[in-house]
Amino acid sequence: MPELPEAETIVRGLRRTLPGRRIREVAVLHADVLPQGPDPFRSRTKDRRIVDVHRRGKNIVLDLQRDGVVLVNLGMTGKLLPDPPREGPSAPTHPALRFELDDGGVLVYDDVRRFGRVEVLDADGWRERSGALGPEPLDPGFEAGDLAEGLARSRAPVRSWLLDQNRIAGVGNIYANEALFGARLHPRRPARSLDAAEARALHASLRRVLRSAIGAGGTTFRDYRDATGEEGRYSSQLRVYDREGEACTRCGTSVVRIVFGGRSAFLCPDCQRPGHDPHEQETR
DNA sequence: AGTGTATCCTGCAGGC
DNA sequence: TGCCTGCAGGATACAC
Repeated sequence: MPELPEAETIVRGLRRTLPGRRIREVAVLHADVLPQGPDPFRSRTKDRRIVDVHRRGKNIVLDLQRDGVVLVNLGMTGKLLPDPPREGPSAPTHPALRFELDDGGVLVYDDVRRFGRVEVLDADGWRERSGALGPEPLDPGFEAGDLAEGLARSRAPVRSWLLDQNRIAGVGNIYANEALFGARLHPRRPARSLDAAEARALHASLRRVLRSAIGAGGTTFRDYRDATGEEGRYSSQLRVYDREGEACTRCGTSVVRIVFGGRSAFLCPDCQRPGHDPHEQETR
């Protein structure tokens, strides 16, 4: 899916057009993206005004007037398209929801695979949901020590730890791999085996990667587009993700792909040594 | 607590 | 050209 930088890029686009507009009606084309079911979702969003748009982790949050939010998790292939063209490359291909707005415009939720989810929550429900998520990695209050503390509580591989939204919010497979490369850490290192210096390096690397990806408008890997249909320009800056067999940009060694936790991890076997933990396998 | 596996669904690339 | 397999930015449920 869109990870944090893609969600942030989309939010910035939506914030220019959505606030102030009112949802007149919702056309449900694919109910599988609505865990609450079409009727409750329609009735709870009907005639509500969108007052702001923000982000929490990978989620896009549409604030509704007088409390409550529409929470959008884009899954792998979800897109939020405000006033999309009817034809052409940025026209919706797999619309699942059409929010008809009071000014005659429309907000389309489009999702090829329909792994995404759209929900409406009241203020308490949203507080609870948001509270279950881990800290925002780019929050100024999120310091290296906080990361170290979190890592210390888990034996899980550090890449798995980074992907867990309840431990840290917004990191997906691309940026987890990129951040670990930047910090020269093997993805399979047990989270709690990182010492203070390594946790500091990961903290800095993660924030650097996320910030520059936001600056580049995100990463287009297959089909991500921002709210205006633009591709992300971070793709060309990826150092390891999806670069199996290509030369490490730092040392020239071939980038390797390993699989654990059901997902591919990419690393430079020379720059990212497994480390000294005696319990760790020598997996490359 | 952590891991492997399956599941939701569609599209695309690569091998033959 | 076509068929088949594997893989994909995610999240969750299950058994071990």
